Amino acid sequence: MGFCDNCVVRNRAICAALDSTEIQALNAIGRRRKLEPGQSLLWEGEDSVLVANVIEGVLKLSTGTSDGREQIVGVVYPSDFIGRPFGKQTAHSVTALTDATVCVFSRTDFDSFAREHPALEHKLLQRTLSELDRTRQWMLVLGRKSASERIAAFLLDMSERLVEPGCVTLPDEPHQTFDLPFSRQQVADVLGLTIETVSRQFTKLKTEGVIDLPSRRSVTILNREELEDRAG
Amino acid sequence: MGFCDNCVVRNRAICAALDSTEIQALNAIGRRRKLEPGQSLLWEGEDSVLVANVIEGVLKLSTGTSDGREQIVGVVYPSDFIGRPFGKQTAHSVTALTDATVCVFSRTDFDSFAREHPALEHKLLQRTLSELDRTRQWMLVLGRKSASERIAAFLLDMSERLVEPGCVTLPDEPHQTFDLPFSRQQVADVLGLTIETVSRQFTKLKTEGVIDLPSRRSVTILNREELEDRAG
DNA sequence: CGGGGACTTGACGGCCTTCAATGAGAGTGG
DNA sequence: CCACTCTCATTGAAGGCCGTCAAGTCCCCG
Repeated sequence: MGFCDNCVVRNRAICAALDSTEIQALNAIGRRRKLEPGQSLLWEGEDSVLVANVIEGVLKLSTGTSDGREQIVGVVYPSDFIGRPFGKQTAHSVTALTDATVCVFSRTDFDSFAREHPALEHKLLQRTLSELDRTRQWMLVLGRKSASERIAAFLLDMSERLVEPGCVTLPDEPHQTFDLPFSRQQVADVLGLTIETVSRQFTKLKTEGVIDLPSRRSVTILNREELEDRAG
Repeated sequence: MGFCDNCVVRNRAICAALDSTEIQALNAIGRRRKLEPGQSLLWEGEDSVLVANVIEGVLKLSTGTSDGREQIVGVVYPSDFIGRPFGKQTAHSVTALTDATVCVFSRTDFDSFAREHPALEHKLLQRTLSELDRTRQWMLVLGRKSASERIAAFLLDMSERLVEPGCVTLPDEPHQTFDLPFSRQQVADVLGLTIETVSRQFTKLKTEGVIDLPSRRSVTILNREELEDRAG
């Protein structure tokens, strides 16, 4: 008996495609690993040595230019899949934003296992297709939207994704108040802006009564409709 | 006997995963369709009714805001796969940039067929994973790069992708001269810029001897190293 | 209470957009 | 063959949004 039996994402991660015999076999080639905020699991450009499922926490996928500019290209939550199966190189770094627990596999072990279990590959395909849609949708934000539109779109996106099981929300106003797993700089890195612009847009929305900022990391949406209008 | 037997992308598209018996079955549920430049195959937000393989030509994937701003989120070439299998909605429009031929399937027919042919799903998974990597890489361009860096990165990307089989290149300088399948406006829509900025950056590169512009749609790279430096 | 990092706020400048006019090519018909 | 037209591309001028640089403020944590 292994970790999988009492895994909180057992029925939501790609593992849900497997029966109890199969999951034991998968369990045998995986191991759990804990990460602290700021700790990386994969580095851009390195060989693709491992893949993983997110069990707990939030992680960022990022790339950067040679002169230090950074862009966050994805954010993963519990039950999401990490890494590049069937490929030699990792195209982006993966770094924990919060305390996180992941279920790690050697990439080659996982590749072999997946090839023998089409149902698992099917789940992974569905996830990858959804992620591709989501990523392309975000290109519209980066390519065509103003700073205020970006912030509004970002807050709406966060409010939707942080209510999924496994992510903390305050008890009283479940969909309206949430804690960002990002610093201001990281928000800037998601949106392709500077930290100062992000800060100014946050305070502007607060001043105009669209949101409230109870603490550094937390946000309350006071007027969702208005925020949706501003998202463009 | 059907179209597949003499299909020019038979060995490069996801169909390469199938043996001759299987390909006959796939052939039975597909049909060919020709598209003219500007003609769309799928529309953003519509039900996902069909998927396709590109046989010939170049097509764009695009989305836009309600007030008419457009962003091209992907470009597909011969042997690439189009559409959203296993999903209800199409997240972006698909429009031909050149004369194009595609091999079309009903989405539900394709879904059933794919589920019965793991090797096909595996090919599709590999393609989708590569496309996701490529798309995320492009987010760095949209989020963090200046106009001149974007143009340089774009020209280098084009020079690499347009030499693939099925795309026309001039005989004398295979990798250095190529015809863009884009108008200036479409280049702007790929890069998240305006047509004027694109035009100015093109003429700047020409003036400084990095590229030449023999005609409206064609580009010659005179100094690739310099272009790589400018891509950031 | 005091240090240090994260965040905010302000002033200024530059890059890109916007608006507008000119120029170049391709196709058409006289 | 050449005016004519229409579209696409180029070029110019001006303005605005956001980045940069620099203080100042707020918290968190020791």
